[in-house]
Amino acid sequence: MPEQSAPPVQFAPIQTRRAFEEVCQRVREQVSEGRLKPGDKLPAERDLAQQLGVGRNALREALRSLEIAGIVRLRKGVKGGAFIREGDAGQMNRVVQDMFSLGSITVDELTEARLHIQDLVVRLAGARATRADWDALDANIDRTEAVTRSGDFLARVECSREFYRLLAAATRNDVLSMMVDSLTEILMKFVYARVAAGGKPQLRLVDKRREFLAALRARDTTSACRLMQSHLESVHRLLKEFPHAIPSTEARRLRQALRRRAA
Amino acid sequence: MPEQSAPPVQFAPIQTRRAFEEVCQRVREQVSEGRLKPGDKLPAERDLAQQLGVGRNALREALRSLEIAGIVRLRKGVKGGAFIREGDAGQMNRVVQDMFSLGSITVDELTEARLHIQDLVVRLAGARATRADWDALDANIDRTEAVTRSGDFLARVECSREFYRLLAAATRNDVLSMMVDSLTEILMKFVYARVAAGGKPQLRLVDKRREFLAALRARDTTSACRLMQSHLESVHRLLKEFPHAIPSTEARRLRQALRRRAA
DNA sequence: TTGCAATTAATGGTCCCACCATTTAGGATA
DNA sequence: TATCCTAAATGGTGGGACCATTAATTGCAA
Repeated sequence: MPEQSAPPVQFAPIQTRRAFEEVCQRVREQVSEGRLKPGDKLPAERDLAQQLGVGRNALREALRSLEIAGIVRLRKGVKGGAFIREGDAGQMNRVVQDMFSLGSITVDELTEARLHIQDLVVRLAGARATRADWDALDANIDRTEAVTRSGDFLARVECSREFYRLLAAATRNDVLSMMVDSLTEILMKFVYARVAAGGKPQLRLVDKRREFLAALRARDTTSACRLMQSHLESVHRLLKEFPHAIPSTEARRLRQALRRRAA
Repeated sequence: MPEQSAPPVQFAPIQTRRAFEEVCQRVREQVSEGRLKPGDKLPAERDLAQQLGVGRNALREALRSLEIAGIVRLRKGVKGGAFIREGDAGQMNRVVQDMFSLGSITVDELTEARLHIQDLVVRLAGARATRADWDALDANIDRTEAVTRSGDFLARVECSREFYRLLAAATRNDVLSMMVDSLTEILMKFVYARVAAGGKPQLRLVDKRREFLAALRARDTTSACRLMQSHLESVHRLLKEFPHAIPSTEARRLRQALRRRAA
């Protein structure tokens, strides 16, 4: 019986390719191979549907998918259509946010990852920051001081967000920036919620920023890292003391614990 | 003229809320607030469309968006429907891959970010790995040795991918794992392409792995990091020597340079 | 009773057509 | 010349029909 001597091939589960998936893949290939680049415009829905031999509905679902994935942008009206976008750094934020909403990652994991990666960012930024970077950071701190004096602590949170963004941009590494920005972004949402709920604002924030920046500028990386770490730790500690700023934290943690026990 | 004394309010650009966006937001809210959790099933398309007062087309575009974003999974047939998914770590891979396809990030940025973050992973994994982690890593190296002897270098690439995945999992931090995994994943694709094209395989890979793991196990973090760094650098160097493994690298870099000059 | 095959109902996937809303270009008019 | 109006292109939505897949149910036979 020749069947017995046949190799034990593995059969990958086949799944019916849906029409819109086929369309998505085609477009992605064109982008990946450089035949479609940011700014390019796809044919109109009705034309493209006919070209590809699918209905307009299926085509629209494909375009919608590509839009959600950040590949294309759809505009209405004459001269509208589906345009290939620039890479959207905000996509990573969305992924992190979704993972958190679904309970797959915890605040503790986010804060820990941020502590470590922010440390990298400080080292790299210190080594690579240009005059323009220092100026932007100085200006940011000045603005932080202004809004602090005016008592607008919500605006100050926005300043903080911008501060970390500027620091990350100084690394000249978009991958690292994107990652640390996504961590900063989600944690800043909690800080914002805490401040909006009337939580006590950080004292001496502007002084700490100035001290940190002076150290970094003086190439005293060790001190700069130490200052950043202790600041982040205090922020994270404040967050843990105001758990109501973090939606459904306990429910989330419980779900995750149950899932891990099952696995 | 009272218009002159009016405050200079800022008008945020209003954009027509499309029906499917409204639906997406509603579902996302339910998930974020914990009322919908992984495993839950949404009503059937036709019912849900009626409940929300939108057409089935709009509803389907919303579900498709949520599916692409990794929030729900759609199954056909009786007892099918839209089910809330577990968080999907693969989403971050897709984002990184897309950013690369669109030319927003370069191989150099990816390799640099990987070098640094992998360093964090080694330190954390060394401090937290359990017996099960060490066993899994040992087994992985054994398998790597087996496929090396059999000359199946493509399988060896798969082993490498798994090696880094196991190491990342040992950090017990899903955020960090996800990030480093997404970097490893995309770079391993290039390694795979290089090996598939007949590029010379790394020599002494198994020995290097064993040496690294022994150092890490002995809590000699410094040596372990050094070994990992030098290995990654050699891998990345090999990649740069085989640029044809990286699709349209030059075109990509050129596009990015042009964009930066414009900015 | 057991086991297997056919039927049926629920549900997502696709197509088609009509119509609406927005946007731009080009022409008409003062 | 400047302004307004109209028309056409294009995405957004609704509604209906039908197909394909899936799982429960039914029915027939051993």
